[in-house]
Amino acid sequence: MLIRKIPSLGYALIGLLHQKPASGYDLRKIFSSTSMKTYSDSPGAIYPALRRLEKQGLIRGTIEEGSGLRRRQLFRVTPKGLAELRKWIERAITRDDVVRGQAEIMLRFAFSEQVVGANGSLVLLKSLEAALKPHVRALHEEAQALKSVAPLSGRLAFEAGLRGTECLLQWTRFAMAAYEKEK
Amino acid sequence: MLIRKIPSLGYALIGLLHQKPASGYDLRKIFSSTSMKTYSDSPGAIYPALRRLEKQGLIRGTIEEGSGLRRRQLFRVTPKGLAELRKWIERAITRDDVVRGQAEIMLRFAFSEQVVGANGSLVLLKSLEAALKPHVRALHEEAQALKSVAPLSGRLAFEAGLRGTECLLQWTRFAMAAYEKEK
DNA sequence: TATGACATGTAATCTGTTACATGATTAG
DNA sequence: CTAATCATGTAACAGATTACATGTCATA
Repeated sequence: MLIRKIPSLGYALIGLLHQKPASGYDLRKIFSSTSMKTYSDSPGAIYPALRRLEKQGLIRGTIEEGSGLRRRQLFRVTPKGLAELRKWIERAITRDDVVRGQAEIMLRFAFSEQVVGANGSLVLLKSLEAALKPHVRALHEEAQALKSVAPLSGRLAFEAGLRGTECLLQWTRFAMAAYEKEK
Repeated sequence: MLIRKIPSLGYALIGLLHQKPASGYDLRKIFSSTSMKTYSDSPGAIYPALRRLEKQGLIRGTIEEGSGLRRRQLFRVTPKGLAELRKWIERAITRDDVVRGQAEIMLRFAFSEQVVGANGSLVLLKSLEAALKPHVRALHEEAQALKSVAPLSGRLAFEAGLRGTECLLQWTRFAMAAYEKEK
């Protein structure tokens, strides 16, 4: 089975399953009860996604015969799935990644320690910092150009994005320091 | 024509067309050249979206007969479209809106001044602040629960989200101050 | 006259949303 | 016994992505 581009939800599922094998229902609950509400907790999204990942050989589901006889399928990440997860996490962060949104970057980082180790997490942070610095500069320039044209609310909205990005850049330093201290 | 839920891209298009009538091509360029790269600049997304909005009576396209004879369709917002835009902007901001992502909130705010006036922008900011405050508190509590369970990278990723949200909350004060000063 | 930017579109495919459907098990 | 929760799904539909297709106009 060829591996086509896996959507963010797919990586979220693989990453969670790597932490701990789980059923579709478990995963739904994680999405709906924790701060991962950004991902859909609807069965129409999760079950088809799990089957797709299984068809690609990235996860494997086994029916649990346990206490009750209620059918329940536990999914586990396969070696191939783990390799795919690692590849996704280890990719250098580009400006495109930053523009597309922080959510996916943070998902990658959240899983990184368990998949590629503390060192890998640090590499990812440095990659993010490197991508962020020129991006912040570019945003500042764009803000200048906006100054005379846009209405106040437009400029302020832009400012919000800029502050958020600067905040993220500061966080990378904070996070790197946290890792350095660990050592 | 019944108005079903309009996706974020639809509102982005209506809002831009309200600022200035434009062709599909113009809109594509705005998406690809400014900081609105989060929206797709692909023709396969924009042209069908424009036709959908036209079918719903929210915008109206007229073929420009100008200097050259190169066919070019200029779209304008209809009164119905403007009413819809206003309704979207004026909705009170809920915690769900905040969880779903800042992008749409900022899009609403960016257009607000021209659509509902400076006072409307202020109302929107207050609504955002009100939604943000309990959300930040809830995030802090969730962070406590995470403390003993998650690996460092997981906790740090959560911290990034928390900081971003606090940063946004600070921005609302900044933006409100900017509006108060205008008066 | 050929290249590149202008300008608009279509078709196949994939993913997600919404809403519904099914049946097992547990708590009151 | 019945309501809630556990657990898994399907079907119809909407929307986005990717890649391709088409033709116009300016300019070198």
